[in-house]
Amino acid sequence: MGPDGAAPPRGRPRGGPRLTREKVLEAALMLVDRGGTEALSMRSLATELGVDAMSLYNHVANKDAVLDGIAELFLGRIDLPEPTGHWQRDVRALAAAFRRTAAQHPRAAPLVLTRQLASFKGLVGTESVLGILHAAGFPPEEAVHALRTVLAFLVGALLREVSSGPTFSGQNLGDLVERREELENSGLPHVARAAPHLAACNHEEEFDFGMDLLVAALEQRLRTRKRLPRRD
Amino acid sequence: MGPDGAAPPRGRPRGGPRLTREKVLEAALMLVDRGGTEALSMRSLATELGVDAMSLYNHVANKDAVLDGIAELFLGRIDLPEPTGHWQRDVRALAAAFRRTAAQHPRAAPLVLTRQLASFKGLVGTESVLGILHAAGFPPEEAVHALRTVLAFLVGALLREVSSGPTFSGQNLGDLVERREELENSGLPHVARAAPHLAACNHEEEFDFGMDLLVAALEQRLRTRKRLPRRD
DNA sequence: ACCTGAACACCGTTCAAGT
DNA sequence: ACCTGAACACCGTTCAAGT
Repeated sequence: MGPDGAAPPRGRPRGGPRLTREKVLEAALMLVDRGGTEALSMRSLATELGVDAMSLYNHVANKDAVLDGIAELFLGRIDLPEPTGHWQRDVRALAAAFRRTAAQHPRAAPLVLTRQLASFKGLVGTESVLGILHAAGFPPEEAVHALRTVLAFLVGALLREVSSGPTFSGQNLGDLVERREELENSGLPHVARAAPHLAACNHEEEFDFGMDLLVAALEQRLRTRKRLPRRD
Repeated sequence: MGPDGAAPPRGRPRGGPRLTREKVLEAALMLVDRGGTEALSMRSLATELGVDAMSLYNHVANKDAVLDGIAELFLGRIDLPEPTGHWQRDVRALAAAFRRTAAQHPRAAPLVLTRQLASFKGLVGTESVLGILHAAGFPPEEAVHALRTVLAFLVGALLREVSSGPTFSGQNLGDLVERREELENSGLPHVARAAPHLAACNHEEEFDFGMDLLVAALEQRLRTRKRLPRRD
């Protein structure tokens, strides 16, 4: 789909550095990686590419298309691990791969986590998960439910990881512990008691906890499903 | 905390309609509810309130503070259900309450789901969950892990629900089913087979599936935890 | 076919001035 | 103490013009 035929430059056959949709998006991702979404404007992007702002519109429809393109680039950067046949491990490995890319592009990650893309790129990850769950014994409908549940967790977890970014990591939480007695007096006894655990947040540990929980639940579901048809 | 003393108007004692932080934020939420985040600007907000744009800065620090304020308002609108003592039901009820508010303010919801707030408002929900999990038998540390896992799922699930809003609900997914043979040929056989289930998305059903999964997993964890200390 | 520059209709925010 | 208007330094995008 789409006008992606991208004929090679015809004028100068040798070393044409010409502007390209690809180049525009790569530069855009770099700008976001460097300075966050707010550092990306059509004008800053043009400057980065040494070109007039309006030239960009020959390769992308508008700024929104640039943001979609960054998300697509992000998805392409995820290298999907080869399934091993052990579905629990495979699901976890896939989630970990997504997470790794988010760690490499923390400021671009919200673009992928927040917008819904019509891209085919997103489907290859979907394909992989569905394949794994199918091999595990989940029928298609339940596999889709499981996929969506894991994806929802992934989105929420990664969004938390990347947006507590380098700016103020757990700063307000740090205050929390110190105000402990204040919390107890304001009717928040459980928050007060859990304050040390609320103040600390080891992202990897939290991520693993959640994935453990989900995988365990899926496993349990699979067991009861296998038992039923046999009609013991 | 904060300069919220808010002395009553002194000039005209009677019926002063004066601008207020509260009024500014209410108007801001209304604008977002009506036209989405992009309809909110300091200037449109001022116009809505029949005032010069600069007057707003007497009540809020800047636009970012307005967005935080909207999120706070949102949190305040959630009416937390009274715990019944049945923790599975209580956790679910709490999540459902959050979800209900998101349904009432679909365009404002991303503000709450996306930014991390330093507000005390967020803590009362936390308190509630921790209380429920404590009563269920979870020690504080594990309760915090569980809270974060459920919250991550909640964020991801609601983000999907609200951003596939009235604009193009499942439109690209609709195409999916029709391209079935195309999908099979492009190496996406599992996507092809699950296409009808991928194309449809009953948000409530998906939400319940995920919550069921999480609650079941927590229950299982609680059981093994209870068995262990007894050292059978 | 691709790039350019001026121009339009917006932004958030500062600052000096009003009352 | 609160509100105002002009002004600054930005935006995304259209359009007519260049080559």
